[in-house]
Amino acid sequence: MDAAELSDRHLIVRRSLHDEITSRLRNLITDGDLQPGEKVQEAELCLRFGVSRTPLREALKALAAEGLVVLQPNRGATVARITAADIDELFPIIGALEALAGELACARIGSGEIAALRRDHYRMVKHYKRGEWAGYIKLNRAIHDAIFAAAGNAALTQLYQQMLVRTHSVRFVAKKSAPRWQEAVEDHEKMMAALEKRDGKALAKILTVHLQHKADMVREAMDALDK
Amino acid sequence: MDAAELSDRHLIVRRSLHDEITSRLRNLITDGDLQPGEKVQEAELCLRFGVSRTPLREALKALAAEGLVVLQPNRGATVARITAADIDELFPIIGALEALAGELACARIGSGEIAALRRDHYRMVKHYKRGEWAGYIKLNRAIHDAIFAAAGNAALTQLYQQMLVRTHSVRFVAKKSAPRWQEAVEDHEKMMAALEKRDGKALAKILTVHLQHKADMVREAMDALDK
DNA sequence: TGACTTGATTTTGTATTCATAATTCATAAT
DNA sequence: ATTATGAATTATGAATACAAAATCAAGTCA
Repeated sequence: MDAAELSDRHLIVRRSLHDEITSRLRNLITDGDLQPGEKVQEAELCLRFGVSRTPLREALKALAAEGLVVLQPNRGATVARITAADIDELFPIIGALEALAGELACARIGSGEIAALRRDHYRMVKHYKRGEWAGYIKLNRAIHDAIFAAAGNAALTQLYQQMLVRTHSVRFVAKKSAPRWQEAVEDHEKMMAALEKRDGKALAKILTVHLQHKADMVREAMDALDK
Repeated sequence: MDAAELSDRHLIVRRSLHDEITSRLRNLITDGDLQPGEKVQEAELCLRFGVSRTPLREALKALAAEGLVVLQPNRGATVARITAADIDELFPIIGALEALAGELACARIGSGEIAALRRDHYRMVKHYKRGEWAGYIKLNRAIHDAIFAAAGNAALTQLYQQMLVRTHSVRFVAKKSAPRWQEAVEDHEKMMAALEKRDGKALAKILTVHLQHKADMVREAMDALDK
């Protein structure tokens, strides 16, 4: 038994089964193994996870509370679908959360953290210039996460993550529409500038607009898929 | 069978037990029948509700996802406590949600709704002047709810309600500290003015500050209780 | 052919059971 | 008297069992 295992045993860790299942189910959904609108087959998943229906159904109740699945009485659970109306509702909320995070971050972030963010930003821009979408996305996500971390508000971060998960299915349908991608990179450049000036109001404003742009991008992509 | 009952049967309504229990448990908590930190006794509540442990435990999982109860592995559920740190985290979030709601409301609200709000506002001020706390609170709540309703963003409203529920135990500990109460009424007067001008930016700003004031008020009250 | 029954099968919701972990309480040791 | 120790009790977590609802499919009738 190594140190980690030992400390694990003595600290928290003994997650209950339903908690474990909740995470794994959530991952199945965000990874796209379970598609939006798809029925959640209890029996099949019980087999897959090697557990009984009890903890699985408890997990479904928790995910329903998070808005990731919808429960229909006597008709089981399905993976939540994101509609155009949901985009209109959720992205402004995410924007408001990011704006708050940005403002808090400006007040608390250290210069070392800003420098690290600037380095990530440059690396992200490099990926953009090379047209490397995956690498770009990864750093993009890291930058937004870092702003939330710098904000030092755990509840805010948790809420943000929850909203991201709820919108996972549409956040990257957009792929790389050239003008929208450029717009996003420009937004990020402005974000860095505001952060380096520690101008919380400015950063908040930019993040709000940035999320409006993201919503526009997603709407365009959804329209393109529909037709 | 009357019309309402009939349409009920054919529309949504047949709530599953766990859903019903979730609501009732939530009410027990917000009504203070179950105090923060108190253990949630499964057996006792099963008896009380006349159901088995299964739906009750499902309800607990959902309420845990909402942050209303905390589950400790093998040690059951307790009603979540709100700490001073939680105030610092949650109230700014509520402020951001209210700010967004205010901005959206300014863009969408009709003049009739504004007039109704103004009437509620006057009635609220009347309660304030008479020192009638209960009546004041009720209208205060109605006004904030009306702003969210006018915003026309169901997800935003739901998130707001969830945050209100999470902070229920401290939102009115403050009772009526005279200067804070006056401050709140002044905030509301400014809110009405901004709304009547449909000045979304201004209303957002006022609501953010209003929630900061509320947080201050709660912190003062908590400090007073601690000593 | 096509819509509607009706019965079999599956799925869901809830209760019950069982194993295990935590708590309590009585007893013993310091 | 106070703190350990351990058996008895209770509570919790998970699996299973059972009842009710929904789905599916074959057959009936227009």
